Parts: sequence; structure tokens; C-alpha cells
Amino acid sequence: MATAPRPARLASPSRADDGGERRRYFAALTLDRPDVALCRATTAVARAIDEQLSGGPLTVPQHLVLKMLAAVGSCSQQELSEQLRIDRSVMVGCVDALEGAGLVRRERHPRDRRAYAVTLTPDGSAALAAADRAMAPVLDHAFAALTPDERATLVRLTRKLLDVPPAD
Amino acid sequence: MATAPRPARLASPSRADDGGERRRYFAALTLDRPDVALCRATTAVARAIDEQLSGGPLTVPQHLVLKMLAAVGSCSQQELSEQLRIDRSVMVGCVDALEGAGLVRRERHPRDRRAYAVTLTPDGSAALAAADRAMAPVLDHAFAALTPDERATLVRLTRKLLDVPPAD
DNA sequence: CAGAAATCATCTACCGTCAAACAATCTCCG
DNA sequence: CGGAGATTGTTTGACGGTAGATGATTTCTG
Repeated sequence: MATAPRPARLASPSRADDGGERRRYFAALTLDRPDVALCRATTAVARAIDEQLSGGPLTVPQHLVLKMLAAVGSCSQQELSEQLRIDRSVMVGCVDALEGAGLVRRERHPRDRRAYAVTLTPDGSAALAAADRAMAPVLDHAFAALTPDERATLVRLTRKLLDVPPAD
Repeated sequence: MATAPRPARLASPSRADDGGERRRYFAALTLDRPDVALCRATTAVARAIDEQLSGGPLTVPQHLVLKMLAAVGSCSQQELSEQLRIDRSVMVGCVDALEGAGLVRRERHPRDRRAYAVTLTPDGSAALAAADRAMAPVLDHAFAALTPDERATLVRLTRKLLDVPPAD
């Protein structure tokens, strides 16, 4: 092995061939597979948000529960699950944690003793206000690659995919 | 539990139509939380695709592996993992299944015996062609809510989020 | 050349989600 | 009234994905 050009790495042996194409195949993939592009983008956004929120007092689902309770009043876990698109069995632990932190109360629904009436406490309102305040810059960071118009377009398209009628 | 203290009443104790706001809270949520809209849309799309592909010979990740091998030639599992954004440990099982079905071969890379050279077999090429043919209508169904222009826009925005340069 | 550090594939432990089963309760209908 | 079926919250088990450690091999550094 005196004069043979030492291939520095497996992927780019000689720099002249398809190494570039191979290392950038993901870009080509996203053109063929919108579902994969969407999925990977969602993962990237969620990861960015979770990183910034790690160590904070609320997880994303917990924040969403407080937010909905503030918007529509006391709710059963079933209603929270349906509207937030969180599975019922996951909602159990979510409300458990919020109740343990004193941010919501679980009261029995007066007319349907199967269901709870999950209610926001004053502490919960305060925690929600703080979480809402902290959320804007986190979202701005996660969507920093998009202009405000593009971000609005993305929301419009995802709403169409979810069969949500356009905003009034 | 004879005389429990009377809990606060629900937000909509008697009015039947007050549920309108409560039953449609998800629409309001998507306006505040683009990350949630994106996440739920991705789940909906993935679920629609998985449903149509269930029973088929290839899963989505397996299809992606064959597709990349056909596009760039033999690859190490590491390269497949990086470009397809699939974790290395998951790629193991993915290639295992493809090898078991005879669609790829695992050969040791001649210059780096740590790595495999995963190679498409003739059967793999045939399976890929069939899967590619079956994919178009599945994607059309999953993205049926969007016009072709909107679908292209969605791809463009997700590519920006993933920091992929615009297509040539 | 020898040892340190990095890399590739793999394995294992862990976490979060989903489907199914369950008890308690409500609604419907004869 | 009373039983069948649906609904609410919960638990359980299976599944998929991720992080960290491991063994084999390569590359780097002195």
C-alpha cells in the first residue's frame, strides 16, 4: 500500500463519484414522499420544543389540558381526550399529574357519576398564564425557518388535512 | 358518601347547544398551536397510509430502504439510517426483515469490515417497483384534502423546517 | 508500531402510546 | 321495572422508538 490513494472514509472514497448524492439522498426523498417529509418535520419541531421545555413545570399535553379548561370551563376527561386528540388512557396520567400538582381538581359530575368534572384551580390558572407566556418564544424558535406567512400557511394546510373548517 | 359537598356545576349544565364551543375546541387550538396542528395532521396522514398498506408485503420504512438502495446503490446501515432519519437500532430489524424476505443481501464491505454493504437483490428491485406503483394512489388518498398546489406547498414548508435547500 | 479515540452494527433497558379488558354508571326500550 | 347496550375512567399488556452500553474494527496520534 505504498501509492494507493487511501480512502479516508467509506462513504466518500474518492470524492468524485456519488458520495454527494448519497449523503444528500434525504433531500430527494422528501420530493417523492410528502408523508415522510411531514413526519420528519413534525419530529424535528417536537424535539426542539421538548428540549426547550425540559425542566419546565408542564409538559405539552398538560399545558394543553389547562388551556382547554380555561377556554371552555370544567370538562370530563373524555371531552379533553376528544378535543386534544390525546388517548383516554394517556389522559388519566396527565390529569393525575396536574391534580398532584394542585393545578386541577377532579370532582364528580353531579349528573353523571361515571364522569369527572376536571376543574382548573387558581394555581392552575396561574401556571397556565406562565406557560402561555413562555410558549411564544419557544414556538418562534421551533418555526424559525418559516416566515410568519409561511407559518400561517402551514397551519391552514394542516387544518385542511385534519378536516377543520377554515378559520372565520 | 351520603352528603358530598355540592361541587361547582359544569360549564354547560342545562344548555344543550353550549357544547358547540366545547365540542369544537380543537379548531381553536390549532390556531394557537401550530406544533399541535402539525403533529395531529402527521398522525392522521400516517394512520391513513398504514391502514391502506396493512397486509401489504412492505412497511413504510422497508419501502424507504429499498428506494434508497435503488437510488444510490449499496449502502451501509449507517448511511441508510442517516438519510432516512431512522434510528440505527431500528434499521437493524428493518434490514433483518428485508434480508429474510430475500429483498436485500448483507455483504461485508470489502474495505471496512465493521460495516455491511446492504445490496438490493433482483427480487428487491421487483418488490420496490411494485411498492412504488402502489404508493401513488395511497398518497393521493392520504392527501386528498389538499390540491396538488397545496401539497407541493406543504412539502416546500416541511423542507424548510428540515433545513433542506429548495429543490433545483 | 502501540495505544487512544472513533465508528459500525447490535443488544438491552426504558419510555410513551395504543388496543383490549374491566368495573361502575347511564340510557334505552320492551 | 329490568335487562341489554353504551359510556366513563382505569388498568394491563403489547408494540414501536430512543438512549446507552458492548464487541469488533478502523483511524488517528505520538
